[in-house]
Amino acid sequence: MRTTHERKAETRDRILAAAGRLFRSHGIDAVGVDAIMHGAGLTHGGFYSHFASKEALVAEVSASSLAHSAARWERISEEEAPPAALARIVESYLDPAHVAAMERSCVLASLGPDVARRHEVRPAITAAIRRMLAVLARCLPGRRQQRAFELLSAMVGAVVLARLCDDPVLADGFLQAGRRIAGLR
Amino acid sequence: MRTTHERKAETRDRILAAAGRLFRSHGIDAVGVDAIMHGAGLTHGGFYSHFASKEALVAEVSASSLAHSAARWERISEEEAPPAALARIVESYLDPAHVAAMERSCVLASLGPDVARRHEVRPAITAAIRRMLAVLARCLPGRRQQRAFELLSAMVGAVVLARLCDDPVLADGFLQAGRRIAGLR
DNA sequence: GAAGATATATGACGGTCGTCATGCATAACA
DNA sequence: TGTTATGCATGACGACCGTCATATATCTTC
Repeated sequence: MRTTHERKAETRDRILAAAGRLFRSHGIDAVGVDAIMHGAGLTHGGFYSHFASKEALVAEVSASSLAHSAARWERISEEEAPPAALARIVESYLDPAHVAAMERSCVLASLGPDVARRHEVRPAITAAIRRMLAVLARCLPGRRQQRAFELLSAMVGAVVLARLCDDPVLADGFLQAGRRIAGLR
Repeated sequence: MRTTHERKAETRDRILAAAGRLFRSHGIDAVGVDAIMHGAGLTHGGFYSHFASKEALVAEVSASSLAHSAARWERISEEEAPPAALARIVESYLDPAHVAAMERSCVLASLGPDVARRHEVRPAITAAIRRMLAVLARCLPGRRQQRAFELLSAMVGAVVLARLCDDPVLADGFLQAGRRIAGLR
């Protein structure tokens, strides 16, 4: 039997999920509280019994989305041997499907500059970036730490640039470049 | 003697410059026409004798800002020998001052995802990216084309990530990684 | 210097934003 | 089963948004 308290927590999660989806596809400032609540199947009024402000929601949704990505990378690196884990992480990140699916994409590549402007979110983002770097370092051979910084930079930059390119051939050039930095193919 | 026509063109440039500055520091949707005109030393009403809409201004400001960056890179690559030109371009891009100065920063790193969502701007952006890739390829040794894609990805990603990091040591890790991909130090 | 042209300012419009006070169903508990 | 608590809906607020009609001030031209 589902208690009132559980029901509220589920609703809260639905709001977070809808906000994450809408923020990534349209940008944070282009999406109002009204649209977020509608995306969660609710009306706008109840919002403030779940979050103190839209800005508080923004902070929570960016931090939790990125933490979710970090956790997924950690899970992959525990399930598979280093080279296979690296390949899975990098290939899925540089997959044209990931480039196209803005609404489910990594926060670093879809909301990076917007999040960087909100200083109060940066501690949580920094923590998640550390976790992602640690996973990459664990999977990489050679000078692991340095190569993790290089690879994460290249992955994020490649997706941002591929999304900016009108020409699919040019976009693919960036994705291939990311794979080479990872040591794949 | 400055004609009325010249005066209008100058005003238009001031509006473009103010918009570029404000869009980069606060995000496109966070800045209204009112703030842009005030930033150019005018009041809001005259805006529509210079631009058809805010969206038209956004398209022009992002395209012209990036074209300006591409032209600067081309000028550097003509003035100096390949290795020195590469060092100047990469060092200034990965300079902590460039990371901090959001309002004068490269459009790719400060507005990348926002511009990518506006499909009508992408042809102009793609053309500027091609010019930047060509400059890097001209300055790089070895497999020039491939390395240009790798380097531009790493440069953009490094700046985005450095801006997200609360910890200056971590931020510097990304900037150093970009320099290594360029073959510097 | 008068008349016309034009760059910018004033002011207002409908719409949407974030926020919150209030009302109503439904669930929790006696 | 009646009472209380609470999650969400309704509706409204002031502020701000993009846009435009109109007025003013300045420059051009005769």
